[in-house]
Amino acid sequence: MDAFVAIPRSNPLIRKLRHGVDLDDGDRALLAGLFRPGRTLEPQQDIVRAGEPAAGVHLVVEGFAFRYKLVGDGRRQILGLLMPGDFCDLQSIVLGPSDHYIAALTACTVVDVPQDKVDSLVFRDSRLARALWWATLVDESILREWLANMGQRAADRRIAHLFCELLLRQQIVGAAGPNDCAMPMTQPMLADILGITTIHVSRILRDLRSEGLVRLQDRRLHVPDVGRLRAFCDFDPTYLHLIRQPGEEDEAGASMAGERRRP
Amino acid sequence: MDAFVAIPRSNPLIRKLRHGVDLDDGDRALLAGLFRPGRTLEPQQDIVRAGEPAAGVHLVVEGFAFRYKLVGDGRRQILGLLMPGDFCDLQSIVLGPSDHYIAALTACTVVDVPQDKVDSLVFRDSRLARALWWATLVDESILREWLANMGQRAADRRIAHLFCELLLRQQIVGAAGPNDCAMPMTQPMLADILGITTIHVSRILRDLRSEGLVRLQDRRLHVPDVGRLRAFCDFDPTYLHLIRQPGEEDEAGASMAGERRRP
DNA sequence: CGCTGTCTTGACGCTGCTCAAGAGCGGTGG
DNA sequence: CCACCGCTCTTGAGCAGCGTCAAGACAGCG
Repeated sequence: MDAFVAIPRSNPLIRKLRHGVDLDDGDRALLAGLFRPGRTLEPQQDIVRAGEPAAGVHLVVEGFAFRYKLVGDGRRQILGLLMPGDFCDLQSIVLGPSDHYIAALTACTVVDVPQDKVDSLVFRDSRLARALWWATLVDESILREWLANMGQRAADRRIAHLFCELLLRQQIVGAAGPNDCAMPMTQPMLADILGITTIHVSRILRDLRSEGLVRLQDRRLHVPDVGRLRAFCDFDPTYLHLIRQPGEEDEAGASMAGERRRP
Repeated sequence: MDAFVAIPRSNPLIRKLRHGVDLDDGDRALLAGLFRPGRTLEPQQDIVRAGEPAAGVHLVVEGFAFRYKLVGDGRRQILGLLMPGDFCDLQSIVLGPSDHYIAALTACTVVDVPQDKVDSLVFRDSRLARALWWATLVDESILREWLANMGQRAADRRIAHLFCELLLRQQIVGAAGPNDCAMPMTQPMLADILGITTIHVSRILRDLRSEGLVRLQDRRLHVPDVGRLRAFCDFDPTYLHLIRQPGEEDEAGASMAGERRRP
């Protein structure tokens, strides 16, 4: 079953974890074994439901997914974006049933990793355990940045900051060029990420477009001048913890190596 | 040096971790060994500074501390509250230099746990590793709830929600009665937690007081009717993951066992 | 006693919300 | 073919929640 899948030298998961931990060939082979065709989901279809215990964890292989919570009168807050190489619910191993939902954003394929396979990765191999722990800590770091974004920035800077992150995170996993990437979220979704209304999102995107900061067509984001967009919203990529060398084939990630952590 | 400190049957750290993992006497003894008089810090004094590599981790023993970030023009977002039994920077083991600051909120005492002691807890004893991992995942879960709180609730519900969490978290570690707890934050701090201005905090507290939902005196919060405050802000304690039995001496935590996870 | 920090209140204005209408577009079926 | 639908996006008008600026009350403390 596994045999017909060639073991790739690199995939989004390996590309990402390489930023946190030095992986050897054995690690890479194990990770490549996880990353294979999974089941395909429709947009908006739930992957993880709050309160339901999960058997194993889920890994996004292709497409986008998102975490969300429903509060009070049915309002939705989107808590995070998941792209290829991201685990949905690694925390459920320790924490039990999830406290939030995860759903497909685009059509997307997900691999269900059974419990025993997770255990063998996490509790037997300490370097891989560290790599996965690193990934969950980066997720937490992103969450902190989102909180600061919501609490302290005006709506236009908030959107710009989200776009900077979106572009960079896709560059990390090799899914974006230097100036453009996928942007599959609808405006109602952007609203639920940023804590503003759909209507306001529309107006702000008009303004960002007319300022020449971004271009949006065909569910893609184009940023003519990344430095200008970053300056506009005070984007500092430190929180993504891309400390290690990007490796052989990361063309896009290298471009911002100089400008992190100002004093 | 350790000998003159009696090993207590319970301390805030043990009380908290008990909710995540079943601890045996050996675990408890190890955790009790961590929990001893540390150095004392003044309010506002930094414990962890962003960008600086840490040797070991820090554990809050007494008093309150808080995480924060500075964005753009000097605005501050408070990212979390730390109380006795909380680790400040367990993530620095894997993630390296912190991406945010941690400072004392009240006068507070902190134990510096050296790197080798952390390693012996995390990488040798898998049950304690799991317990500490559980604690960091609960921190992440709280972060998600804060994000939903900021994004989707009006300012008055936001404050009420924070107060519900504050009361419950102090009850967990045995530092609060059923209806009141410490509330050491000034109004400018509440503003930086909730993403609103000091002046607005003042007005909303006036309203909550006049509604009879809360009373604030001498840096303490008193909630005459916890159920009413929870209903007001739609507080659901599921996200704190208090799934296990509260244990022998948790008087306050038991009172809300029935009302979590509504369908 | 006057300091300083915290909290309070008022007046006014802007960001962002609500309500409402309409345009563009792909899918579907008569 | 066109009518009809549902979804996404856009724009306008009016309003309110919350921010800004300014002044003052109060307590703790040297």
